[in-house]
Formats: sequence, structure tokens, C-alpha cells
Amino acid sequence: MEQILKHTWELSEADAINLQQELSLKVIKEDHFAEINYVAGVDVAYSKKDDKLIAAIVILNATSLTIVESVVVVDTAHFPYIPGLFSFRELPPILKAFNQLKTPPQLIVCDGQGVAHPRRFGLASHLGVLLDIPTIGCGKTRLVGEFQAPEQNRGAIAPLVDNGDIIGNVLRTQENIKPIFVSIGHRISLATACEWILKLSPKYRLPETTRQADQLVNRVLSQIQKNMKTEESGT
DNA sequence: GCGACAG
DNA sequence: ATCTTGTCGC
Repeated sequence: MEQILKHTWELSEADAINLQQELSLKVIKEDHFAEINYVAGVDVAYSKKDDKLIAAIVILNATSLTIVESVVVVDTAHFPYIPGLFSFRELPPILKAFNQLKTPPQLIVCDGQGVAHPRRFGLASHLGVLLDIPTIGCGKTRLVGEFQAPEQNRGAIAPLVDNGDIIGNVLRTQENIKPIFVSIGHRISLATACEWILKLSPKYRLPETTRQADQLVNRVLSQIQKNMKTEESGT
């Protein structure tokens, strides 16, 4: 898959913030896409013991929600976790994984925020701008913004507001279950993003894309930890 | 100064 | 997010 825009990942904290402000101008907050046949789910896990990031991409058929391809990349972490600068830690391995992908998706669902971010440029927006593909930010918890709890029924939404801007929606994907935080990543409107997340979450709290990517990433993570254990006992 | 803070 | 511990269910 072709990466449209590239930049260095060796940045200071201040330079990373400047880059976010510059790139945030490129985010398109409307529906800019044609037919969506394949949807990607992206997730990253972290092994603290050997300081490795494990990035997984799962491609689903957009109608049947079955897996058509998956890729895993294990990489060294080169940037610390700083709230607001999450993408500078997790995107390098994610982009490596996209390079190995054979089935290009027309929509990417990210585990992390889109424009629901202090500088309106969370991981989902960052990935969307670099690949120029529609992305949705889908977080389990909030980074910024205030909200009221949405009604208890599936599909209920409440606006996520920061500085007077509606930066996302708090969306109930399953009745009586904690809602998730949906925001524009790139090339999609908030309303369409929520429609897709509901369509992708027929059974569980999280969309099938992130669920499958999470399962894959954790399977690889536990395999790595298992291998390290047998190496210890063999030495 | 203190708390809050995607994963 | 991970790690550690304990508890519960299969």
C-alpha cells in the first residue's frame, strides 16, 4: 500500500506538536469516498519486558464482516507514551504493517481518537492523512471533551464537546453497556462514522474490526511471552 | 501548585 | 496500554 505523505518520526516533543498543528489542516471532515468493500481494523499491544510494540491489521469484508487478510508487525518502541502524542509511538509499526498488506481497505477503524484530540489530530486522523484513506477514531475512554451519558439503548449518542466544538460522539453500541468514543479520523463525517461503527458492532461493545485486531495482537503477544519463558528455562 | 491524561 | 494478584467459571 502506498503512503501518500511521509515525515520523520525522530522528533522532539515540541516538534511533534508543531507537526500535528500543521497536518491537522489537511483533515477532511466530510464524506469523501466511493464504495467501501473492505474495512481495516488496527490495534497495537505493548510488551514492556522487551520494549516491543506489536501492531496488527485485520481486513474484513465490509458486508459479511469475515476476515480476508491479516498482518502483524513486531517493532521496537522509539517514542514514549505521552497523552496527545500517541501516534508518534504507535504509527511507525502500523505503517510497516500497511506496507505488507495486499488488500487495500477503503475504510480504517483505529483504536484511538481522531479529531477528539487537543489539537484535533489524534492517531486516526494522523494515519488517515498519511495514507489519504477514510479513517474513524474509536476510543474506549476519553482523551479530551465533556459529555453527558447517552441513553441506555443501542444507537444512543451524546455529543463530545471541547472548547465549544463538537469533536465526536459518545455512542452506545450495545444496550446497557459502557459507550465508546467515536470521532472523525479523515474523509468521513461524524454521522457516517457512527453509522459504520454501529454496523460493525452487531454483537459486542467494540466494532468487529478492532475486536479482531485486538485478538490477533494479543495472540502474538502471548506467543512472544511464551517463547521468552522457554528460552529462560533452557538457559 | 494540583489533577487529568487515547494506548 | 502492561504487570501482579486473586477469584471464578469452564
